[in-house]
This record gives sequence, structure tokens and C-alpha cells, in this order.
Amino acid sequence: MQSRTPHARAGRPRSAAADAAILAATRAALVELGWSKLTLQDVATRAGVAKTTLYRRWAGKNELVVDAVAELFDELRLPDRGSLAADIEGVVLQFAAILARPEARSGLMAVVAESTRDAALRERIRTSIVDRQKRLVLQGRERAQARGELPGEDDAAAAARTADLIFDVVAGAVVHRTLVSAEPADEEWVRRFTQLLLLGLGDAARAGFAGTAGQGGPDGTDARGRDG
Amino acid sequence: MQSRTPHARAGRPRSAAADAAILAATRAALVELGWSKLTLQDVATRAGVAKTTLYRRWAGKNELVVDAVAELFDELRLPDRGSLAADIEGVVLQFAAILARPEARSGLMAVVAESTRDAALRERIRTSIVDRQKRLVLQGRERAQARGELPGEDDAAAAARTADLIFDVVAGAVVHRTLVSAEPADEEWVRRFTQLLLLGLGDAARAGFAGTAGQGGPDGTDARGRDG
DNA sequence: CGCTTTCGCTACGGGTCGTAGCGTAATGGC
DNA sequence: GCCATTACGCTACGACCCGTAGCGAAAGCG
Repeated sequence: MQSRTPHARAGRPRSAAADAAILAATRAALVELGWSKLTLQDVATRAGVAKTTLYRRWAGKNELVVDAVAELFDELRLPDRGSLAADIEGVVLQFAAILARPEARSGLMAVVAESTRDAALRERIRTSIVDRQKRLVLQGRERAQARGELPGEDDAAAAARTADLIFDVVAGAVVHRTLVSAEPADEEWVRRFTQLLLLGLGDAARAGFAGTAGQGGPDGTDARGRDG
Repeated sequence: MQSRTPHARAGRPRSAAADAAILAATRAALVELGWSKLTLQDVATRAGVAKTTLYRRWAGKNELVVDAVAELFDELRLPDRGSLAADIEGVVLQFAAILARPEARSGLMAVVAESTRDAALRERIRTSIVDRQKRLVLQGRERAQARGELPGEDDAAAAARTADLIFDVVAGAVVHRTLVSAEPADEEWVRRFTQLLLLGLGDAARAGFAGTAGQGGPDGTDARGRDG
């Protein structure tokens, strides 16, 4: 049964430790140098491997950074916090925490920019980064439907389109807030965003949108100030 | 007293035609080559100027592309379509049309990525691109308040935070849909997004979110298919 | 007509890219 | 234990782009 694995070719196997070291070195280089000043020679030196080893495993800087950044999103989880609003706040805060890290800030938008002219890179980003995030939307909706907070969908195609829409709204808002507006998606912002997403523009305003400041604590310095 | 004008220095004045030619050449190079393969030598050749002229006016590729892309957003307007929903749909469709152009797709995310490590560049993007978009949000809210669709805000600080939130949600959603999900923000998507933004997740679902396809006309080829 | 600034052009050092070539190390098959 | 196969480290290389310096000419202002 051991010979069933397709990777059991003859010859010296690739070092798995080198892979981890290279990806970690890539993230470290992103933190210190950013995307534009990051060179593969520098990454190789940090990882303790030769530059040619990098080119044997990745086609170039784009693919390498995608893999290095993708690992950051492995930690995304959707713990059950009891309500749809709490679930959204929890996962959005996780997403914001990842985007607050400099290695994500520098690398993510750069590879997305490159992907506009490279279909293969775009597909790589989709499978290794985007789909991992989108799964949480589907999971959150299932929970909300089980709780009765959202109605069940009869048309599968329409349900998929709605999930895609919600995903673009949530992920796009956090990314834009963090990277374009360059302001932190802290707990207060996430609370207001969740309220807007759930209630809508008109209802949110009528539900005391202007007076929301008095709802929570006076200052939210710690991200865990509110418990479930 | 003629020397009061700060730009009236002695010597040969800078060619305004060269500025326009350089920015147009930059956009053309973005379309053909994309961000990463764009070189300043190529832009200079296309514009019919010397490379040194580029460095006399812009610090580098980042600043040049910011100015070249910023001109694309000059055409953004907010015509009064009679209702808040129609106003949102109109401006979002304009924004989506700009982001559908390859010179915007390639350049915008690249300079945003670079701006994560360059505060001056971030400020340049904010003043020449972002603020121009954000103004439309404030204008749309004023109209909606005048129509009675939105309540008036008493707290100015809270109102500003709400406008920032809405701006991040709208712009982020369109950008994410267009550049990350890589799917067109067409009229149907914009209609569904507007409904979600106005009604919220719960109300939009209860208001027949799954059956929205039968609301408008059978096919929406023209952006002006729905009137107020 | 002088003074000032811009412009086009050439040339240059420095750096990165991506690849080729070679000898060596590690593993599986026999 | 030996050999074929593959991965690895190292060096070197041409090609390209960057950003700047220097020069003479052009275009305005007083």
C-alpha cells in the first residue's frame, strides 16, 4: 500500500522543511521589505537555501507570495457564538486581525493586482485564499438558517449568488477599510458594520444608528472587550 | 506685484501637453503591459519625451501611475435619479465601469499595495482618488435626507463615521467583486447589492430576496432600464 | 539680449531576473 | 552494496531596468 502514493518517485525527495523555511522567510521579507523590494535572492538567503531551489518549486515571486500569504488564512474559523450577528462580528474580527499583519497587507493586494493579467495566478489565489474565506459565509448562513434567523433558500442558484454577494460585501468592506482607508477595522467598526449588514441603511438609521456610540463600552481598546 | 503668482518663475515653462501625453501613455502601457512589466523608458517612448523628463516630474512609477489612474475617476458624477436606491445603483454602475477598464484594474490595486509601506503615496492616493469617490457618498446622503429617505444626523462625528463606513462597504464590495472574485459588477449584481445595502440581510431575504429575478424587466441591457 | 529653467540625448554603475552548468547529497530499486 | 534518479548548493552569465549625471539646445521672462 505504500507505493500507492503518486509522489513516491525514485530519487532524492524534496525537503519539506525547506518549503516551510522558504514560506516563513517570504513572510519575514514581506514584513521588512514589502512587495516591491522583496527579491528571491534575499528570500533564499533568509531560508538558508539556494536561489535555484526557489525557481525549481515556484514559477516566480507571484506564486511564492500567494502560497506564503495563503498560510495566514489557515487560522480562520467560525466558532458558534449563538447568533448571526455575533458570528459575523467574530469572523470579521478574525479577518481584520489577519489583514492587520504587515505581511498580509504588503502581499495580498500585490498578488491580486498581478492576477488581473494572469489567469493562472488568479485561479491559484481563488483556490488557496478566496475559497477558504468564502466557506465561512456558507457555514454562517447554514447556522443562521438552523437558528431561524434567515429563511431557507429554495433556489440553489439564487442562494449561491446571494452568498457570493455577501462574501464580496464583507470581505471587500474589511479589505477596503484596512488597506485603502488605512484605518483599523476595530471592534467598534465591526459592530457598526454588522449592524449595517443585518439591518440595512434605512433600518439601521432608524434603529438609532446615530446614537450607537452609547451602546457598548466607552472605549474599546481590547479586541476581546465584549464576551459572548 | 506680478511675482505674486507662485508659478510665474523665470525660465522655460513645463509643457502641459507633455503631462497629458505622459499620463495617456502610462494608461496605454498599463493596458498592454500591466503594472509589473511597465517601464518608465517605455512610457517615455510612447509619450515622445525623454526618460529624464519623467523623473523630473514624478518620483517614480508609483506616483506616475497614481496620477494616471486618478484621471479615470474624474468622470464620476451623481445624477439625481429620484430615489436613494436609484442614485446608489447609478453611481455604483459608474464605479464598476471604471474598474472594468484594464488600465484601472492593473494600476489601482498595485499602487494600493505599494501604499501599505509608503505613507506619502497613501496620502497621494487618498487626496487624488479616494476623496473624490467619498464625496459622492456625502452628496447621496444629503439628497436622501432632503427626500426624507434617511433621517437627519445630529452628531456630526457619528455622521462622518457612518459615511466612512458606507463608503468602505460600497467601494470595497465593488472592488472585491471586480478584482478579487473577477466577475463583472453588472446591472443585476448592482441591483441585488443595493437591495442588500438598503434593506439589510434579514429584511432583504424576507422581502423576496430569492425571487428578485422576476422583479425588473426580463433582460436589463441598458443601465437606465429602471426609472424612479 | 542675458538669465533661468526645461528638455532631449547619451552614458554609466548598480541591482535583479531567470537560466545554465557542474559537482554533490539523498533516496529507491535491484 | 551498487546504480539510476532526483534534489540541492554553488557559480557564472546575459539581459534588462533603475535612477542619476552631464552636456548642449530650446523656450520663456525682463
